[in-house]
Amino acid sequence: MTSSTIDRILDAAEAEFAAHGFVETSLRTITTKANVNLAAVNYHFGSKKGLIQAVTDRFLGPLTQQLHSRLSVYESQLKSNINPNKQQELQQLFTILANSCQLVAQKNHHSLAVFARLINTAYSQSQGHLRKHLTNQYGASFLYFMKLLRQYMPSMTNEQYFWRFHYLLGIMVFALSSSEALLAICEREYATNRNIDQIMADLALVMASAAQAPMNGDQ
Amino acid sequence: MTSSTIDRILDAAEAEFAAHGFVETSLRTITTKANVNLAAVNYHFGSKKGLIQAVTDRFLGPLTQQLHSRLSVYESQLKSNINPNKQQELQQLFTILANSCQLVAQKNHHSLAVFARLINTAYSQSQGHLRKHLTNQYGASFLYFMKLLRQYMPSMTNEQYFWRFHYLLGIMVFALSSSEALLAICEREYATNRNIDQIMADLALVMASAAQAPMNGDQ
DNA sequence: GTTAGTTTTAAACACATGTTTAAAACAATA
DNA sequence: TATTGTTTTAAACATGTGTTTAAAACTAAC
Repeated sequence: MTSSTIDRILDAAEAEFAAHGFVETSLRTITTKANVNLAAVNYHFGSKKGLIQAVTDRFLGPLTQQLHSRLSVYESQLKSNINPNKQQELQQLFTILANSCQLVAQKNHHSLAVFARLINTAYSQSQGHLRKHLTNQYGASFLYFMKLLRQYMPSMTNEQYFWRFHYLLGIMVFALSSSEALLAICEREYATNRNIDQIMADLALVMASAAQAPMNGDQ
Repeated sequence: MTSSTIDRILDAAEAEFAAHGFVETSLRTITTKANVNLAAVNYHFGSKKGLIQAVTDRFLGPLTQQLHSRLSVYESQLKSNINPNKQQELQQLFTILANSCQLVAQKNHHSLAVFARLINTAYSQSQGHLRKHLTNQYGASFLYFMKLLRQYMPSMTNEQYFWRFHYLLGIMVFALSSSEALLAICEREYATNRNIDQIMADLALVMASAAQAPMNGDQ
């Protein structure tokens, strides 16, 4: 146990946030699990809100960075051949998202569950302060992703695409925020040990199919 | 304002739970909004947990009842003609789910958002007490739905189906639990007024497509 | 009109939370 | 070693929470 106080707090907080959410976990459970004095959180992070931000910043930075660089590679390769296989290309696009997630999850084990909770929280408050903060801080990469995905749905209006995108987002957010429970059920019920990599691969596939669903009114 | 104390509490609680979640809303904000004394909640419902259960019971009963009866009609019609159009039949199946939801939403306006939050909460705690309670109380109809849906994915193992089902569930849960925020964004950004009916119709379509997504390893 | 049962009310209670404080312990430097 | 700055600690603080209490108000039946 040579890790610093700050790191121990971040690790404990990440695990607790992933398992029980932000408001449901108290600073006392975090500091107890981290073997750290209660006041350490306010000393190092200023407030609970500051801690939450530190936990999320730790993986959102690398995640968006990874996503952005991979997307630019994808885009540059796109221009050479035009739309040979829609499903395959879409799958490739979502796999980029999945792989970027997997990469940061290797460092911080519960980061994806926290990520999902973060998005859930952001869309659960109608004022949208958190949502705006996320957009300002990390929105560029995700907007980049949305732009590339948009090309595969040219017949949609912007509004239709808005909704479709969030339907797809729901697949990932729910699966990840429920991943701990689902994995537990899966192990108990089917005696198999899935890991997050398989889940992400499946998600990419399902999202690619859902993206191609016809619209209401079409044949 | 001739409605009873109990009804006023239930209505206010439903709206607040839908907008801010269960733990985030206090009894004091509910009772204030309902123009009712604080102690009324504990008097009529025993505890906050009892209130939550009363709010959810109010629509879960009718919802599962509707769903069950419609599904049995669907099943009886199925036997006559065998699989003429997979996408169309699947869409029909999900439309049954959507219509059942819409029906209860007409009575209690925020019930679907609360419903989504309830499922989210159930899958967010790994112990799963709430999940078990829901299964025991209302599981029959949903298991019926799962059984009918299962027929369209005969090549999947039970485990693969388990995951696929929850991916689909995520589409609906996220869309509904974020519906207030998404509708607000939509109105501000695109100046259009969607309603819950359109959303449910879209959801049925997207879920039907996602259900047919190939599996990893398939061609 | 009196009485018995129900509902409402204001106040207090017990407790958990995030935060602050000031002293103590520690580390590094001169 | 003495000094300075940083970190840790235990205790207290302020506040919001769900819950309980006992008196008051109300309602309906006799």
